[in-house]
Amino acid sequence: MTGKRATRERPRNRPTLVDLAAHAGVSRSTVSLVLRGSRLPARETRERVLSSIAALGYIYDRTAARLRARHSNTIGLVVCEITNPFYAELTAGIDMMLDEAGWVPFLANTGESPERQKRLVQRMCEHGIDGLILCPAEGTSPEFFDWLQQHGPPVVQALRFVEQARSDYAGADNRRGMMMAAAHLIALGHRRIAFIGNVARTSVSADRLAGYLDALRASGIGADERLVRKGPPTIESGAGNIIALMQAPQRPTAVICFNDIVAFGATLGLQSLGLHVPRDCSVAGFDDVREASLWQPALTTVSIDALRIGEKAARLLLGRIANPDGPARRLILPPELKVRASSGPPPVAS
Amino acid sequence: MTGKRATRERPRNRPTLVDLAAHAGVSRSTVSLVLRGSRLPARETRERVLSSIAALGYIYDRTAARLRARHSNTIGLVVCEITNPFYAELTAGIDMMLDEAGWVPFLANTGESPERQKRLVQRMCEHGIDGLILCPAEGTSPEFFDWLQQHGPPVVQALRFVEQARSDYAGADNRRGMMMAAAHLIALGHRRIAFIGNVARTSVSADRLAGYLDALRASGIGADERLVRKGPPTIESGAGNIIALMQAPQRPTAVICFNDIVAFGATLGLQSLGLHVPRDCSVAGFDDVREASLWQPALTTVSIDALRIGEKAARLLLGRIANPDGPARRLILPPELKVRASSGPPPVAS
DNA sequence: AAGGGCATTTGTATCGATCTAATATTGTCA
DNA sequence: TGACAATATTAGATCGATACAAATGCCCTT
Repeated sequence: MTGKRATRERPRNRPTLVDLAAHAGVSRSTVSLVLRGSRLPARETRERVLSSIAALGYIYDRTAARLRARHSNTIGLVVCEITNPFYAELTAGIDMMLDEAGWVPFLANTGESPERQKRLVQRMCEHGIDGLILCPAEGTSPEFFDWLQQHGPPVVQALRFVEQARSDYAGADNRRGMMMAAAHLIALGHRRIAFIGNVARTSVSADRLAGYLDALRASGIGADERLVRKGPPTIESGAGNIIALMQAPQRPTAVICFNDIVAFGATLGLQSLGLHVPRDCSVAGFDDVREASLWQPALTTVSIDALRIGEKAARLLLGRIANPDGPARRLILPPELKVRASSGPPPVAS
Repeated sequence: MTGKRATRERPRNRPTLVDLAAHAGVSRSTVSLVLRGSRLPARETRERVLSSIAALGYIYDRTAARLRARHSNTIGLVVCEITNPFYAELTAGIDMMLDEAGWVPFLANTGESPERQKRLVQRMCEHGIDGLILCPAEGTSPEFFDWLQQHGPPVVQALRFVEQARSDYAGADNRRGMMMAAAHLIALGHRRIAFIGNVARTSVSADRLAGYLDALRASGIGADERLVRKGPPTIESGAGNIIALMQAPQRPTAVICFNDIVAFGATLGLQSLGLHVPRDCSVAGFDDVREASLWQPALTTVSIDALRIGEKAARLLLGRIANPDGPARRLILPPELKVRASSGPPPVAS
């Protein structure tokens, strides 16, 4: 009695193209065309299918579509540290842009581990991403990009880049930003300007140091390597390094820090020595994190619009996916100097 | 001359199960078993297939697998505001846990828009997610959860929850945390303790206010509604509200703020009135953001371990996917009070 | 009446994996 | 030797969509 295999029964309740076609009285092919927004089907047919979609509560299965169509409207987003507000902003910008275009990102956080990065990217490739936005982890080798070029989808690097890798890139002009900060201090009259940099071997670290040196060179002051120090991008590094600098004979009248966090540390370090900012020593940071303007004294810093960089990176990637060939593009957004209370003229005694 | 269709040519270079099977001299089925880590195939066969995988540079196609297997090892992660470091931490925790388990999250940011949230979740469903972690946007209706229950995968709410929604939940004990902060101030001798809350109608806002009221009630002080104010969670709100409070007749000797940002504002507001923290008025916040301990004075606050909550939420979801039935679970992690310099005994004149 | 052009619609093969049930192989024991 | 169980392997259908080429109408010429 159960043998009458009339309309084959499906246990799953989610309707498919076939159900839709039956309900609307057309073929699967026609339904598919409507789903994809083709203008081929007649207006009346389209409307009939559309109403069937609503009636059945149909949900499009993009995974099935992907298998045949060979693209997924999916990209990978691999960042080095999502808890850094800077990369969170980038992520928000990317997400916003992708949403508009109807795409969805897979997310992964590498925590600066190239091994983890490799594994995560590989996994995303298994999921059939059409493109990849990458903030390369510290120590990412150019060979990784060779592998990607061979086995992976198009890539856009964002905010950071690996020097020898041929790929699109969207980021900030760190070099120019740091140059602007240094030029500002020089214009105020400073001549002994220290730099507390980052130990990490990333493009960002190198560019920021280069910008500082550029400005000194351009103004004819020249660099004094005793005024250049490095450390991790932490409060402690900022405090420790400024204390060491102030206790050395070549005492600076101003200090530029790798980023705002280090600058916060430098401020605290100066205060712990009983020194006043900016009367005894000016301080400048980089990034313009939310707290920079609230700091006491409000921090002079360089602002990067990570949200916009995210949007640009996403746009760059979608363009590249649509048109995989063509030369690599580099999109470098200008930074903005925010002059606040932490910078002023050098002490007169100097 | 081109007609000799011997071995059908495939333009794509990515090898498939068929290539693997041919290379290893076994059937597709066997290869599939090996790929899925089944213990059915003989040791020797498994090793042969494994070496073919390496030899051909095979990349598993999970989208194809998903079509037949009806699960994707993919979940959706929908947060209300990724640029809030709090949710960024949560995201990092989730990502960490999922990575260990071999899963990948889709990410989307709703920016507190229920409409956007609906669209994004729907899109993720189209991509075949097996589960969803949601920090519901402000104003999410319980009906949305009904829709999900009907058409979507299992859901876990994180950090926030919609009251009437039946779903798993992982979050912090906001009520208890705020109670601890208030109890701390009461123990210091304060009797007129103000509260600057959040206007948003979220579970978090309600719970934090409730905790404050609990503590007052428990100590027999009772609430004075003139000391309770609300505003958006911004610096400006903190500053504006504390200034209004201090200029009213019922001047408080301490203030508890919805979160650290508001507390920063309150501190600045007090300072702008020429008042000293904590001598003239103690200040407490909530969240223990990174800057709280650096603030001048260092902020007394309640610490929430969002990273761990993220891990718990992910674990909860994976458990639920493996076993969809069973009662809804609520996982509520205890907060920790961080006593710092911004709280002290009330002014003696009081 | 036949043919050409255009707008619509559809049948069938296919994407790359998993699932099911059946078959091949081997070892053990009566 | 043959039956039986345990182990190892496989063929063929299938998941839900898209691609492609072919078919169908219909109107307008000639």
